[in-house]
Amino acid sequence: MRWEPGAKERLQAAALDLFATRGFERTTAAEIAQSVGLTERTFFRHFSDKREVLFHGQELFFQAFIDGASAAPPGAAPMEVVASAVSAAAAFFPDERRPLSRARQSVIDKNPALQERERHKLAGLATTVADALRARGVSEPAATLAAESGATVFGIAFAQWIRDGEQRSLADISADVLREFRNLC
Amino acid sequence: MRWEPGAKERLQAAALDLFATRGFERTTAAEIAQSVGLTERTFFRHFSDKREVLFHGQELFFQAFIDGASAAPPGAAPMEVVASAVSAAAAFFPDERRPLSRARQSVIDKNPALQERERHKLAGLATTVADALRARGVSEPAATLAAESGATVFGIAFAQWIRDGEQRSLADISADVLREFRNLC
DNA sequence: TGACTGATGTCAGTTACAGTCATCACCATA
DNA sequence: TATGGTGATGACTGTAACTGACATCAGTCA
Repeated sequence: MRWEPGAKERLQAAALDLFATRGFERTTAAEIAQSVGLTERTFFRHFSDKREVLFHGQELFFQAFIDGASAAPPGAAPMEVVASAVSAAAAFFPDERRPLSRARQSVIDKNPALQERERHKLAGLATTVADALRARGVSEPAATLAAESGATVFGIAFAQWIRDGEQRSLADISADVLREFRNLC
Repeated sequence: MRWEPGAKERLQAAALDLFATRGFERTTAAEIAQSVGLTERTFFRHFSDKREVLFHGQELFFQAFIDGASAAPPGAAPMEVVASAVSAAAAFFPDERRPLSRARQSVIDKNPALQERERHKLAGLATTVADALRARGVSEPAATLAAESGATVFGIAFAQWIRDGEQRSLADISADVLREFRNLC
């Protein structure tokens, strides 16, 4: 074979590694590429920008979220649908995945530009869920409201799941956060 | 006087203008600066990055939001505090301001990088409000949940206020959205 | 065998930003 | 009035994030 396979995955792993040790801003795209025997140009063929190397591959998670929404019984109230989506998404992060998620999040938490991208992705997810809700007949602004709330709930639960010393599963935590949310209004 | 005063404001006005006509990406920082008789270097002295020229000056709005939160009676429920904050923030955007807000938003809506920044700013606001709630004795995750919900409600109301043909005041719209939110769970 | 494809390399170019030093009206103060 | 400080700016230089165009060449398939 002419090239080592899995260029994208190798780049992602190397990037996480370098970001963790040298920091995001002090690591160049060329360095990441070089560390796996590729060139900067190839890096940017796989990822539209430098930040994206940390965020690629979330499509499956997003899909789980959406599928969870679709799995709700027809006629369910908007927040029921969202609850179903959050719970499906939580199942997407088993405990084995926690260490890697922690490493990744620790990099993100140290860089505003990465936080910005993370928020943006979550916002995109909310938009997609809102579309799904609207397709179910939920009207605005309830659809957007519910979808954004779902993203918020998941985000808070995820942050807690990642926290040092936290032992509970993401599913348990997000159920708790959802309960608190319902308690709010 | 040695220089024309109000360099920052002139840069912001010129930037909005150029972004609207040529588009954000097709406008360089040097062009913006040159169009008001300054240099690129001076542009970046006033704004930490190119996107920021559209977002600077929101501190007053943020402060209004926070002040609104503080104005809530002691012992008020989290969502009461948030409602007070949203209402104070809405008052910050009188109808005269709508055309300018529209022009600005139309630029932002056309560029993902700008949307990213806008989300990030709103997220920062939510964080600040969450701090304020915590200082009032609200515990986690209720504080973050309520704060993020407030930001979401405001964001949705603002988007509606900006929409073509919309006549109602931002205060009216956000009261409606808040009502819908309470209806949700 | 030969055309074709797809992932890569190479090279050149633009632009967002940052560091550093010089400039020079204005202001205070002696 | 002289003198020294200050603050906003300009000029110059450098780095790195991206982009477009073109070349390469192993594997594949007609």
